[in-house]
Amino acid sequence: MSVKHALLGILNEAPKHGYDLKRAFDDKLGDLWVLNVGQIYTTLERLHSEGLVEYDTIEQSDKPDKKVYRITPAGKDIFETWRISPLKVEPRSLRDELYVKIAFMDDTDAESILMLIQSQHSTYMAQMMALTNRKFHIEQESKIALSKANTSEAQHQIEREKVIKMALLDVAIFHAEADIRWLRQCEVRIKELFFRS
Amino acid sequence: MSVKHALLGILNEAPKHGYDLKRAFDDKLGDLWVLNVGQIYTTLERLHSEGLVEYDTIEQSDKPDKKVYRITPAGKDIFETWRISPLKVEPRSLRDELYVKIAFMDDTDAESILMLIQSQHSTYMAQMMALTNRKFHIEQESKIALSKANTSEAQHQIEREKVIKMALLDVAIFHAEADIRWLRQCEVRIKELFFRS
DNA sequence: ACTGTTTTATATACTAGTATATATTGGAGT
DNA sequence: ACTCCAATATATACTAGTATATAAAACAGT
Repeated sequence: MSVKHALLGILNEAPKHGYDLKRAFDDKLGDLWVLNVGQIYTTLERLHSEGLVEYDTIEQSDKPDKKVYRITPAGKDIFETWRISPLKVEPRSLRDELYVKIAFMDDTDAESILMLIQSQHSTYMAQMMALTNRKFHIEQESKIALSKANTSEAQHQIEREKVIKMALLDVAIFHAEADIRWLRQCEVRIKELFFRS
Repeated sequence: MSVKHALLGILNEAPKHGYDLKRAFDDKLGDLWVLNVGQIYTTLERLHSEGLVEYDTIEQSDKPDKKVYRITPAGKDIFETWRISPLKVEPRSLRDELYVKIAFMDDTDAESILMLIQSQHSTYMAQMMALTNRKFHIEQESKIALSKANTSEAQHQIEREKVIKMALLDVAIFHAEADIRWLRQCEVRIKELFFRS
């Protein structure tokens, strides 16, 4: 999917090795997308075999070798094309184990479904708090960075980065909110169905 | 993930062959999860090698053979355990190409990002309408089915199926709404950033 | 009668993502 | 000084999911 393009995008800014790429990815998209480290390496391999990245092996006496990857002109091309290419029309699937469990809900397990709903509710509440906290910190950091910037270009860049990070945090918050509202409604409906007086 | 359990759940109700399973899956979860047909067959193969399903080959003279799958006792066990097992605590990732494109947004492509946002907005508006329509039809169908049901158990089952379908449609609607609200906010913020007077 | 499209039905090569193993370095605490 | 844990760094076997090929039946239109 777009891990490929995200890695190209990161390497488009500067050469990096696997672990560094993971850190850069987390910094950009970590609030939305928990990326498995392994995928960095499998994706880099594929990118390399497609000729979109190259690497220099940095030999180290005791430790295993480090590979520093950089983007190729072909890679830059693919990335720039991807940036402005249209999105697919089918909206993304909502793949959640809870939804599947609810789909197979039965008279025998109403209680356990309600418990699952409650635990999911706590999970999303906690996530909401964490995300709101992150917004606050980014606001603070951005203010400090702005006060240190001297050119208006530097200021604009800080502003842009803030807008991007805030937007990505907001989308995570909006979806968490949607789940929370839905879970509450769901709980009421299921209780009505099974424990009607 | 849970395609495996969903297929077990469907076979727990009645034996079916691949294509039938796909239809049953779509009926239960199609509004949330567009399942690739191929996955049915790869998943069935894995389930078979784990001894959770068995099949009878129905030989047909001209057409290729049909395999009718049924759940084994081991499969039933796995399914029943899964139903009530706790969910993982990490909330699901929001993997959307648009979010990644925004993460790499640059002064040079503000216009194209805005276009992508607008097209995504139309996509979600259309989906909202389709989902609302589906709710209406399910309400109608349920009323007709209820009027034909004679026992109170039959009525309860119809009620339960309606509650489940409505809940799953609602979660899709809530998330589409969240995206729509976010896209509008995002558009304003990006315009502010790039085209400030 | 023929032509084309949709539905039925399965298979498979491929890409994407997860889980886990491995090994070293640098601190934090005791 | 020693121990333990987090961070650094990569690799790989595995599971999940996508794209696409194949082929026949059923049905609609002309």
